[in-house]
Amino acid sequence: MASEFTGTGDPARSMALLWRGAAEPGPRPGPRPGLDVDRIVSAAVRLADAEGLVALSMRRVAAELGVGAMTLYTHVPGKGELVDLMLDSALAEMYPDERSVVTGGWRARLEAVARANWDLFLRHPWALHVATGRPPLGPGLMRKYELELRAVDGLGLPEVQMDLLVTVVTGFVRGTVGGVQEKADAERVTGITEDQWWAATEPYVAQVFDAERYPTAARVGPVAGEELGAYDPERSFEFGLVRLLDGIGVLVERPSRG
Amino acid sequence: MASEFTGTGDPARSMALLWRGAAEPGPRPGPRPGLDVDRIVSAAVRLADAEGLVALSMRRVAAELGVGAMTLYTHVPGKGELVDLMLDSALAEMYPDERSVVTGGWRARLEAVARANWDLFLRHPWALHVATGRPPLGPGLMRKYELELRAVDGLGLPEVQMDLLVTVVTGFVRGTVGGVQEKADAERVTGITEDQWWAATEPYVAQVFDAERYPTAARVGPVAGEELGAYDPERSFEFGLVRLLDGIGVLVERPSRG
DNA sequence: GAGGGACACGGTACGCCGTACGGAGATGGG
DNA sequence: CCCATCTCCGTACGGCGTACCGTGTCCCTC
Repeated sequence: MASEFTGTGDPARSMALLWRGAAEPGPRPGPRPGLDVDRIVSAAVRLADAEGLVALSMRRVAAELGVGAMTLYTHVPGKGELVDLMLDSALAEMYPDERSVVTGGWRARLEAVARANWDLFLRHPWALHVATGRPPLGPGLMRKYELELRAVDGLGLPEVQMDLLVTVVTGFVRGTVGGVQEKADAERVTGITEDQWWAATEPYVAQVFDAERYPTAARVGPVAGEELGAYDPERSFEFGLVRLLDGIGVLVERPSRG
Repeated sequence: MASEFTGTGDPARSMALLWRGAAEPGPRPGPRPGLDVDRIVSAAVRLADAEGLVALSMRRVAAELGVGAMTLYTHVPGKGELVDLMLDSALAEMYPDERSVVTGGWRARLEAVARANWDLFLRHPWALHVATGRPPLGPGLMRKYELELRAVDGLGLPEVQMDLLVTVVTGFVRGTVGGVQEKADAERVTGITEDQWWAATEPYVAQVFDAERYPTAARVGPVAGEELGAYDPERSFEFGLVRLLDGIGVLVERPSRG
């Protein structure tokens, strides 16, 4: 459950990998590579999608590709950099239709941003656990940042507020998708469904729970559990998104700004 | 950087540990224990606070306590359960003044909730990386849930919306604190400061960044970097919190609800 | 056509990790 | 007094990331 850490090595090498283009395949000595970075990254993404970051190991990825573990190190400096590459490749898939962020009013645009981020984390749950304090500054991230800024461009906001709005909306999604996604993770890893888990745990809760100490929880918990219990992932996201956008509306449509 | 997973074992054992009270220390055969769960948990919390979840290993915790690694297993079933206990103990420290969540109007109360969660993650950054899909239903979590519900009680909202509001506000904090906290993590782990990292990376960014493809980013990035660059953790939190509370206000103060 | 340097591949090994297993020594109850 | 029970923990296993180094292949030069 610890956060994976990303490329800590040579920034030059990392950037060259992230921006690997149709670079010079000029004839070089040595055998022709049978493997390349793209194949490694996509195998790693496939593995992480299916079994989570915990299952992602260099040996597993190598096995998936039918090569020796150490062969990966010919193409990628280490696991941290591989995760960076995975993340950037996942980000690059976002917004297949770039127009979605410049269509409609600010509200529709920001909603498109929120939903795109939501989809990202549903598609690639492991992305949630990648530390982004020093993000991989690759083409995927650059494109994402550009497109999300476009969603809040032209509203007459100062640049700093544009950046803040994007950060807040994407941050909100990160926070909200977390609790939900981890339930699915838990089910996959433990093989125990949400219902089974609750059925096994509830009797012990009943024993220790003191309704006099926690009257509000005693009143709200069962109702919320009943209505949200079958746990519809979208519910708190949709609810929170409306609140957040309403609040952003107060800023954006402030009369003093005409 | 993968997410730590929490107690996957026997729920009865987990619950008994979480709710370990001044339980029966009735005379039992065998030597008097020289170690107890509380000492293990607090040593583990100290270690994780100082060096992050990555550094948290059973051997390290045991060494910190001056005992053999396997001794820990006498008191705690495994690492997952230990993390559960750590989290619940961190949650139990929140809201030292319980009145803060019932003082003032709904806005002041929810702000208190948001700030308490913010403080939690600043104090215990590792808490951010603990998967909470199946949270440890201990006294700390119960108390937190109760207190946070009280902040939105008495507003005439349906119970489900009370639960949703709490989830959304705490989720927002999770999402927002993430990007910020991980920067500090990265600095601690790599020994490279934010400025050094950016100085090393920027030249390569300049090489590959295409201002024509990313005009909005080219305009906003430098301004935001200039103003937020020294990276004031509070900034996007404060900004987002105002937006979110404004939006919640639209719901809470809806005239149709009087 | 021959030689050499650069490169891809990958086996072995080291120091970590979580933890299963079982032994040694202490303790209190019958 | 004895023994069931409990604490403590050394050893060991299978996994991890990856440093190091050997092997074999290919292109470039002569």
